[in-house]
Amino acid sequence: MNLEVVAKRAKVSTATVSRVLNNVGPVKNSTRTRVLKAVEELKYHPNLHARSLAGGQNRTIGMIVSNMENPFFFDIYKAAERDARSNGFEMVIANTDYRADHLVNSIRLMIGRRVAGLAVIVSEMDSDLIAELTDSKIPIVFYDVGTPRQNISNIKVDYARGIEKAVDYLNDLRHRRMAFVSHHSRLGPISVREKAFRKAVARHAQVKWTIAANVDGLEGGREAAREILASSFDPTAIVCVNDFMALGVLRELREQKLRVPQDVSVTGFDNIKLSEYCSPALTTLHIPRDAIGRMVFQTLAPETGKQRQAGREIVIEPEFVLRESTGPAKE
Amino acid sequence: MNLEVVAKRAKVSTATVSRVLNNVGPVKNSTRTRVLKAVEELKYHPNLHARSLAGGQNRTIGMIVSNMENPFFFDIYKAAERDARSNGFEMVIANTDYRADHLVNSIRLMIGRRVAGLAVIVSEMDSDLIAELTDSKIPIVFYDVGTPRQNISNIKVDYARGIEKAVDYLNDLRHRRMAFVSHHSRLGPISVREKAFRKAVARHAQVKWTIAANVDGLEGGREAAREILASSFDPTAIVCVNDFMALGVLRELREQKLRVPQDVSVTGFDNIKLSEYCSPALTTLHIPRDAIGRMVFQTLAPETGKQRQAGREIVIEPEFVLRESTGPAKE
DNA sequence: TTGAAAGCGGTACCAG
DNA sequence: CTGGTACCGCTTTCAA
Repeated sequence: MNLEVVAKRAKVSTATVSRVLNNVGPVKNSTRTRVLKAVEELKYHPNLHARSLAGGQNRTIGMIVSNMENPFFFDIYKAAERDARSNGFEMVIANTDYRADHLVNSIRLMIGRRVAGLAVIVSEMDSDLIAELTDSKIPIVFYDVGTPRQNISNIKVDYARGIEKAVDYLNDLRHRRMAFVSHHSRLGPISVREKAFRKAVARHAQVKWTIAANVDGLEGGREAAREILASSFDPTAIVCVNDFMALGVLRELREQKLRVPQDVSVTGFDNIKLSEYCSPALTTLHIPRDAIGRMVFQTLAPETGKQRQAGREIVIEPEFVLRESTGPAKE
Repeated sequence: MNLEVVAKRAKVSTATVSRVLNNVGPVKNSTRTRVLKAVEELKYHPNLHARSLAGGQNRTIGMIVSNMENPFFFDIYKAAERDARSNGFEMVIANTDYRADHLVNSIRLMIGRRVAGLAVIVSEMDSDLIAELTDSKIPIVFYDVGTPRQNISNIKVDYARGIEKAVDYLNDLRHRRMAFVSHHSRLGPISVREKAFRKAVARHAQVKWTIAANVDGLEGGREAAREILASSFDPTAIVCVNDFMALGVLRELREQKLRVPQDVSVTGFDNIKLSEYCSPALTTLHIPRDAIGRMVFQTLAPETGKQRQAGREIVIEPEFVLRESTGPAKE
């Protein structure tokens, strides 16, 4: 089923059918209705591949995330998608599950699709990949990784500053044994986030600390907490790399009959909606996912009124949100 | 950047480049390396649109869901995606947000992309759309809606049976005032799920009931609970259409200082991972999302060894999972 | 207002 | 083992 069949049935040329379908150029009204009728009767659906091949222009924006299961990523996607949709774009998303090989595949796929723009919200980026993207000339926006370039923009969170806020707050509450729950990342021997934590605690001489890393997720958080509690470290506070993992930590604590915050304080990061729905509600750091999503689209969309904001860097400072999961240190 | 450029640089024809890139046909080794070198140097990425236009066969499977934010849907996607990936397929997913217009768009998009198969996991389906899909000849699998046809398979959950189990259990616990928290659906005046609840409670003469519907999500659940608690109904148990909304219910109950299960019992549906991580852990009904995801792929994949399982209907019976959110009725 | 035809970037068949 | 070339289905001049 293709244009030609429709054209034949409507007794016009394929060019005319194309005009009607795309609402371009002049078409006599009677012809138009005839074409539309044929389309209807034949249940014709244009082949999008052919369309973008012929048309050149693509109104698709790609987005690659590490873990769609973590609401943090989904929220960004959703916000971007809303703007995209209302501007006549569609989004296609890919999930890497923190796996470098999946990332490579996804990037190739996106380039192969000739997306109009690509958002890369992952932490497992390596520099070869970045080069590949730079060369592709596709407008790119990275989250939390790399540096601005010609076609590359950057949205960053001042993660260090956020963790600092959490650690300082806990320190004020006289917590002296803090554990950090991190998730694996392929960024290098030590992840940026772990480094941020180390630095933050280093500023308080009496604070002892430890780190446990696991997969990003409910079980990962739980497992990390279990590991920490099984050691002799005996933390008075657990600082989590994100809210999602914190939920897992909360569960393990409950399971071990440790009260939060009376026995152990817990902090999250991101301020996903769940952080407010869990019990106890999480003290966390707010990251404006909605704003990030909008920026993503804004940055990528080809000339939406104003100039594309390419090659920029935007830094976001996390905002401390005090809720119920933190309190004075026990002893 | 296209085949021709690569061909020229490698001093071969486009046909040969194509052979190399697709690993088909005989190619002298020296030629192959020459081509590969050119590809590398040029940072050439084949245009996927052209490829599927020319090739005919598409190794893409589409999936449309109502609400990717609800982990229920994500789990199905993830399982399907795993199988798809390992069989050399890629998945593209679309989210409708329970909106009929988004559904229409998504379906058109998928047909336009000429996907090899399409999974439709939504509740807002109307019969015109179903017809459109039937005509498309694309292998389809519906979840929870419609009936098997030529190219259409069906995976259903015996939702009524599941709700019955929950209601019966609560009835045994002497609950006599049950509220049902439902989410909106465009299926008709009364959703199938509400009907299932009505029927289930009708079997117990002394049980009084009420229903509150809201959007599928944390806030929706909370809002529905608020509505119920604001009325004079004074429920001893709240049966939720799914776990995700139940989390919202749990929060509102906590906010209003009602203890679960001492003051009010709560049940969920789906058995998403969060149902085990929240506090108290939810009594719920297990739906095997993983198995569903695998069936989805199995049903859609063109001839993966055995015959495609088209036109089948599979019914799943939910399994009762007892946890902490239910207990004897108060008075 | 409409049609003919030249691509868009590949694939695959047919010769050589 | 390699090249030439006819499509794939649609968009877009260019003429009529």
